[in-house]
Amino acid sequence: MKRPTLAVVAARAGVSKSSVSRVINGETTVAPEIRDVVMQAVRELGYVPNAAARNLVTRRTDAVAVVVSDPPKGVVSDDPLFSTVVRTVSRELEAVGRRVVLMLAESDESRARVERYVAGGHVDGVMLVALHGADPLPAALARMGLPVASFNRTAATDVPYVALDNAGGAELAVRHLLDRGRRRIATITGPLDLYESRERLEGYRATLRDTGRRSIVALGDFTRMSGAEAMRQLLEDDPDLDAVFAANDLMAIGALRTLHQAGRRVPDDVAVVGFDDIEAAAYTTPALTSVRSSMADQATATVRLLLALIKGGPRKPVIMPNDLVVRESS
Amino acid sequence: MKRPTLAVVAARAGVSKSSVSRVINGETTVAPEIRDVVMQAVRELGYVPNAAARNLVTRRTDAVAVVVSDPPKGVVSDDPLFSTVVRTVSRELEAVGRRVVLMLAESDESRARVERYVAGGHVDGVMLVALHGADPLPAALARMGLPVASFNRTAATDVPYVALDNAGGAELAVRHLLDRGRRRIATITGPLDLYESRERLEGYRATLRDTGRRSIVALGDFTRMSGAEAMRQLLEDDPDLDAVFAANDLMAIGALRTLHQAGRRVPDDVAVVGFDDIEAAAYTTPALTSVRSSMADQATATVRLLLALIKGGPRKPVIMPNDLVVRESS
DNA sequence: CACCCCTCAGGGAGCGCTCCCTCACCCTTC
DNA sequence: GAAGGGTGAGGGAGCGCTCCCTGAGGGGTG
Repeated sequence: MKRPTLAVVAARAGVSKSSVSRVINGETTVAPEIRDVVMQAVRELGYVPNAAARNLVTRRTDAVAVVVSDPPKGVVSDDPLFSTVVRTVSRELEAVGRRVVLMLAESDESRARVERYVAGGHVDGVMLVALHGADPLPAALARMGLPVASFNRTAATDVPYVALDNAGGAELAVRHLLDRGRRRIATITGPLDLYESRERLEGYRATLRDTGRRSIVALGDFTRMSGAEAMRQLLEDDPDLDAVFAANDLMAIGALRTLHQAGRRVPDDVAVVGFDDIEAAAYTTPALTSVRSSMADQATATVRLLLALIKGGPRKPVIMPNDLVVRESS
Repeated sequence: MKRPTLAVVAARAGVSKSSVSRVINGETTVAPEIRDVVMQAVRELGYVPNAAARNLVTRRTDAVAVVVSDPPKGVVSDDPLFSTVVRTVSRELEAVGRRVVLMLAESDESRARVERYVAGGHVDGVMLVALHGADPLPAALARMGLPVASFNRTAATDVPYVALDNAGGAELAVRHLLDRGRRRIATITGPLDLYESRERLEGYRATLRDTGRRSIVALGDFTRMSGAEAMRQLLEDDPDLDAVFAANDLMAIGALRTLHQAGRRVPDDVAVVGFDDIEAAAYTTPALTSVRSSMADQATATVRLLLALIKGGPRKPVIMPNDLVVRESS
């Protein structure tokens, strides 16, 4: 079952290859009757251009690599970030007619594979989701000269990114807890090699400092399990705490479980606020108050940034605002 | 910044293009010293083969399309299925050196795009996740003669698939509830155009029938919200029910919320069992009993099936077993 | 020693497409 | 009516690679 080529279509239509090519590529300098006869032949033969041949000569690929760089322990099998981001990005890119090549970079080996692939010129640009601060990949990709846009801020300062107002979001959360009359407000941080985590922590610290209160900090890594563990730690260290700000919802969910197991009532004994406002936040018991940051919007913004870069636009970061969604947990 | 070609490498190494090609492709009929000098040149020049040129002549693409066909309402932004499946599949395919082209089919337009793309011979095979029973895509793809493997059973009978023992899983859940002394056991179904849903419902019905009990059924669509809604319905229709089997965990989570809001204690008043054992199931309040079905294993099996098909293997379905994970909710 | 076979390197056609260049033709203008 | 310009079709080179074919050379055999 051999697919027809340009030449076959041309023969069928009784015109030259060049004309068929022009019609296929929507050039305007084609007489209507030629256009029609070519389209007719295309339809009859079910002709589809061979992309390999095309981009061999044009050097364009119309493809974008979406690279999710996440250490192996990030085996959060149902991490909502992955789902939301990949899905949104895919939708957005397909809408502008670009192919999405998904690549996971979970190890040195797969990172090398990504570099090789990108260096191979198989894509017009790279959208990067690098969830680990010490990740060498952003810098490596930036060095290749290909357009790269990152979903989050990375250590590679020359990679344009989209970011949230993390400190502002944390402040929103903490002020809300203070307004509710909470006095001993702890936090569970994300992995501190990530800007997101550091900024959220800094926002928390600064807000408490401004009101003359001390910080109570436990380290997490953005997973449910780490949230549960950190909450246990906090209860042990400071049994009198009356509120927790978790740097993401997944950890807040883990914290809720620990609090439940420890017999603390939420929000009566301990108020909980998360960050991200994922879908699941509305379905916890009690429903979770959270800083809304629309990962989908952030993902869309990143795609727009990348497309702009590919067109030769300026390499400047984008900052997204966020707000607070108050539910039962606080 | 032009990338070096085979010819350049050949010139540098002082050998023919053919020899370089042989080395690059790991053919064994090459003298070691030639191999070495070629590898040296490749390294020095940073040569990466041009995939377009290569697959123009070989007709292989080393790429696989992963098509997620999901109606627009499936905008479950953090659906764990998507995340788990896409991630696992990607990992598995990259391990065997294949590129993953991710495509969403959410509308007629995008479905047409997928068909056109696949027809264009850009991929060696298609892994399909078609979450809608009436989806015309599986049949359309099957018609193209390209290897297609589906993550779930579809209406297109000629598409090889991987499936769970859905009826068996449902029976496991219902028997467990009966063993716990529950007598009025309701179910929340998935969308009934899906085999999964129908089989789980049938397993539930058959088990109750065997023990002389009647079915209490509410319809859901696999989303949290539909689970919450269905649970409301059930409480209204049959206030005395003492157990619910939800056809997936997301709906079980929704049901938990409704039960909480309605003041029913779980499991004291109403026991709840879900299906899938997603990560979140362990973090609900109370933690959710669920039929474990490892979507990851199912995804892996589908990839294996697809790779086998590409190699010319037999087109036969694979059935996966499942078991029950008992937690606090039952 | 002659012959044959086998191994392995090089030459070159050709994959399907784009795009530059040429050229035919028609319309305009003097 | 001849010349010039503009429009649009066709010819063909060439993108970078693979793979078939040719042929050189070495070793084994009778």
